[in-house]
Amino acid sequence: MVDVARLADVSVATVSAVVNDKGGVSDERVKRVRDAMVALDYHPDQIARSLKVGKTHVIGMVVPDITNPFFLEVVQGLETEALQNSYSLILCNSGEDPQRERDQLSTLFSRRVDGVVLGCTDSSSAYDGLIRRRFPLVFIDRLPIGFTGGAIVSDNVAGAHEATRHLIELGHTRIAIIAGELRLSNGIDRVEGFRKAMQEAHLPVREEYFSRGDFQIESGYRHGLELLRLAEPPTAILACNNKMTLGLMRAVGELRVPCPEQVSILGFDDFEWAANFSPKLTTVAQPTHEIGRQAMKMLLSKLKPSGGDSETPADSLVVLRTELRIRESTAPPPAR
Amino acid sequence: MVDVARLADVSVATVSAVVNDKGGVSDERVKRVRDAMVALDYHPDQIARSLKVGKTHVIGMVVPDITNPFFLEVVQGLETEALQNSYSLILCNSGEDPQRERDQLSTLFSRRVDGVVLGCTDSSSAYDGLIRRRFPLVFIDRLPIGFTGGAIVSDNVAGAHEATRHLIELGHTRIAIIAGELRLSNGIDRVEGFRKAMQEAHLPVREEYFSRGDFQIESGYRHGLELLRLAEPPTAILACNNKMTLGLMRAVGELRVPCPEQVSILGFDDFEWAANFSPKLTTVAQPTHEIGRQAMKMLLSKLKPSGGDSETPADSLVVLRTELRIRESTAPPPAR
DNA sequence: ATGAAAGCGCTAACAA
DNA sequence: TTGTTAGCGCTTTCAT
Repeated sequence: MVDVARLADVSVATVSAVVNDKGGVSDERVKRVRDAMVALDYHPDQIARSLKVGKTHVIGMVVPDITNPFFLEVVQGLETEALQNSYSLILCNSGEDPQRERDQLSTLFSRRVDGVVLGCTDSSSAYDGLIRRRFPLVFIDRLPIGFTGGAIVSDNVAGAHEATRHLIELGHTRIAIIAGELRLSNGIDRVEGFRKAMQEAHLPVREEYFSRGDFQIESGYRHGLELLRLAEPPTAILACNNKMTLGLMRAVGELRVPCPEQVSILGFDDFEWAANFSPKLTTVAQPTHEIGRQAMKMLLSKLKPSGGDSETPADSLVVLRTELRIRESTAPPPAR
Repeated sequence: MVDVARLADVSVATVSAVVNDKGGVSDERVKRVRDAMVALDYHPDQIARSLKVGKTHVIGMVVPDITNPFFLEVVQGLETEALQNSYSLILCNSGEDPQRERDQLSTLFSRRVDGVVLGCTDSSSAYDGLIRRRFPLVFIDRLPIGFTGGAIVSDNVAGAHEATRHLIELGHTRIAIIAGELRLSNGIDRVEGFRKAMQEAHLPVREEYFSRGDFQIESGYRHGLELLRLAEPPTAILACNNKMTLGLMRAVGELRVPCPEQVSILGFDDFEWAANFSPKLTTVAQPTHEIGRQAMKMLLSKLKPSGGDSETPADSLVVLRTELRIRESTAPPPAR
């Protein structure tokens, strides 16, 4: 920078002003500085700038499972929005491991990220401290139980409810669910929506039709096999996320159970390839990109309290609508 | 830091030594410092550290298409390796847009990343400058034509060759290819492998069987429709990447062409769901995680020339083997 | 074994 | 409009 200043025969303050479009610099000097900058191939050092201004213009995102297309799409939405506001993204994957999540958060803080978007893995209250200290943090997809603070989630209760109703309206009565992790809000809410719909239709939730998975492919597969091998198997199965749906479909395929003739499959989470399966999957689509975009917006509103137009309220729970996409994997139950 | 020093009643230099495990500090003082650190919930400021030492311990990765599971898996491999060496990752998506790629690279440099892993979008020679200036840069998956420098790629020629041979051995003679972008090495090489195998078998590459896609789903779909609607359609189709394979499968499904009975499909790139399609897809699997891991290793070897044991040579072209995974989408051609 | 002090490249008062 | 200068929080000689 001093080199640029010297070459342009101005002070470093002037160079700084030019670099940051501060104005108040005569056109002629602006030109001289600009020329010197290209002549020296000068790139302003964001690190030094960050140290001085206390802001890095970097936000951290920690996702529980980068393998999951759902989070990928969220990341995309986030990235788009971040880019537009010239924020960079440090991406971390906790792999559903609370300890790793803590580590990642810690390095993120050390790197002085301006804010964090978090798909939490834990329902611990370790976050409370951060929130109380008003560290810009927004949760996505899942909430620790009893959580208050900024978050963007899908309406999991309504989504599961609508999905179950669809099955019921098709005439199913023997409906099974492969639930997910029940320590986080999303798993809980989806089960709740399911139960609600069943209850409203005066349908029992049989114990053997309720399986508790862990959101991974393998558990969808294993529980799928179990359910389909029951003496009286369900005629419809709701899988509570994309990966478990995948595992379930594998089970269906291996057992050669005709779908949807023999069993209807409905999966939570839509993904790009759901429409390419045969049969094409009926799914509950979450507005993934929108989740990412809104999360970034909420974060931005926390970062610059200047924005008086609270387009995205800074500390609210935003619940986004899901959409039932009816395709080919759901149909009326087989006639007996 | 001064607070910690004060509380522990030592100098900041001592605190620094403790934080960085420098040794040469009496046990008693180490303990005092450690206690003070937790008492004050002190997190060392990496930004300030970076400014001082001139290294950020951050590496940048710019991928051409974050939507593509291939790059995702590469990112995973990279992330794993990076984490183990306590590097963080700034992830950028160029969206196959050379201009955006340049912008992303520029901000990455401003952020003083220690190195960059790049899936380039352009075959421009803009990279030469960087390379000459010995900026730590490693390419993955694709190379600008005529490129020299560090890179990790798959053996695309051999992969496509093996795939095509598989089709030929099955008895196919009317084999079509949906090629990808031909300005980058990967697209070119896959076509070359295909041509080579055809030539060796004295099979013609008919013009109407050679379609030029762009690596996106849509183009796989469109070209798929075209090929399948030909008066004399091919009995086997090789799609040159995962997304085009997906589009192709959609075309196959819509046209209700029995696969593999009527047409065999072979896709470049394996992905987690390839085995869940029906029919299960025969694919050429690239060692995605390995690409990421090796890329990071190569970068590391450039970052610390200390490592005399050149486990990963710093500036070589590493070509990784692909693996043909034969599943259900390829079979002998229909009897006439 | 420990501490004092000089910067890393930048920004933002403040002065001129 | 322009320049001088004091730090931002850390590391690292160099004394002690």
